[in-house]
Amino acid sequence: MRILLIEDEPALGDAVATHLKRSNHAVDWVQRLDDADAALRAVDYGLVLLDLHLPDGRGLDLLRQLRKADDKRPVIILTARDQIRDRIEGLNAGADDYIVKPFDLDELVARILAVQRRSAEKASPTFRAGNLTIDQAARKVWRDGDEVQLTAREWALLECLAQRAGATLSKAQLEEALYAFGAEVESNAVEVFVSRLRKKLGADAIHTVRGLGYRLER
Amino acid sequence: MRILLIEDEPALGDAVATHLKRSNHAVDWVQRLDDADAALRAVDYGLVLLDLHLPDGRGLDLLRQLRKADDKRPVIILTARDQIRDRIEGLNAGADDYIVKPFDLDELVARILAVQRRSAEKASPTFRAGNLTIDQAARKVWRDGDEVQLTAREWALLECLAQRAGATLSKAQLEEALYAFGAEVESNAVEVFVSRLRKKLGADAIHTVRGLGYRLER
DNA sequence: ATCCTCGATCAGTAAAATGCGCATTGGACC
DNA sequence: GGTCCAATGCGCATTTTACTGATCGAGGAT
Repeated sequence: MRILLIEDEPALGDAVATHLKRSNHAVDWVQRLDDADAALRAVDYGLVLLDLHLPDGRGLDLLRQLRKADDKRPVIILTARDQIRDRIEGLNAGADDYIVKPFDLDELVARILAVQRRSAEKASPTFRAGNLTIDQAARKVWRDGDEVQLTAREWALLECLAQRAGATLSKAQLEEALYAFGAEVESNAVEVFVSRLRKKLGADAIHTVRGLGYRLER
Repeated sequence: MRILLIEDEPALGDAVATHLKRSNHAVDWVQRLDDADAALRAVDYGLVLLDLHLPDGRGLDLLRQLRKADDKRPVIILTARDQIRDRIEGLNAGADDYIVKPFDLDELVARILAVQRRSAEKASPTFRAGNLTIDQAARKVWRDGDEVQLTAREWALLECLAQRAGATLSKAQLEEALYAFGAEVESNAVEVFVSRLRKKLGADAIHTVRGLGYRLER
């Protein structure tokens, strides 16, 4: 998991980056907020370590901005002992944890692991449709609470229907979603997979709209 | 989770106790330090709310005493706005958080939840999946109680699967996690390491979902 | 108009044929 | 020794084919 470290003090930043790398984490270290901004846009970090006092702006604003954009990636705040207000503002702004400088590097690693574990748990926005529960991130489906094993195509079809639950999708649309660009299929593939899904998920899971396509009721 | 409230002001104590009870917490309210002492001995509290100015002694001493006895239960300090010294001393003495009077009761509840979450995290850093026991912090794995030695890549792969145990992860996702930025691998590296992990951890440790990826059962 | 019949089209299912995705191995490279 | 790559063979998901069943509209009889 790749980590973004935002810290302007060279000594501390270097120490943290080195130690984390030694603990087998991939770390990018930036010293300014606008660099952080650019890095976040370019790379898919799994976690952010954020010092709140930076030369070109308030770290807190970066955090608020992230959360406002519905970005739920874990953020751990690095704060000095006397900046107690920051800590609390940080937590209120959506930080996942904080650690007080000067801190033990092993403790930081422990916190990182803890936060990652926690965020891995919460980050599964499952949604329900009839007697089905669908977890897109985990690629899982439950029927009446029992997990159902799907094959790749079956899942792709269900995912497509679920993403636009309530809407009727034409067979052409579904075909497009199933077969990555160009790979035309000249058969009733969609119907075949609808059939198999119905067998696994229940006959009334997918509603056919004759002449138009299929629909997953919300 | 049962909470001990140590607060001598009747109006505040009553308000806090009532509000917490309404938020489905079990609360015991004491007004004196020796009562608190007795209560702590008698009941297994999960969290302590501590006013530092009490008629029969300093709350700080109670806190220090707890920490000295290696008691790591979370403590939140209740303090007046002008008593800044107290807050800092409190944190140094091992408090987990503090809140300034007069405070919003809902904020107190939020703090309590945050602190509880954090302390629950510290407690059990190891987790189980089937016949495997995985300690992320120590980077160790046991199979049926016997420790298994893993290489760096093997561990990285297992860690990734473990962090999202139960979810199906695509090979692309696993590759991304294994190879920090840029170091693209154009081979069946993931498959190879899955194979080696299976050899070490048992054939059924990692489940393949054909066409989708791999999954570590919870 | 209403009802029924019939044919045509579209949808559902089963089962066989195909070919891709995966596991595994041995050897090269660092 | 750890990691990465290439080649092999196998098994299962996919795809196709072909058949059965469902639905609808047209048109004739009442």
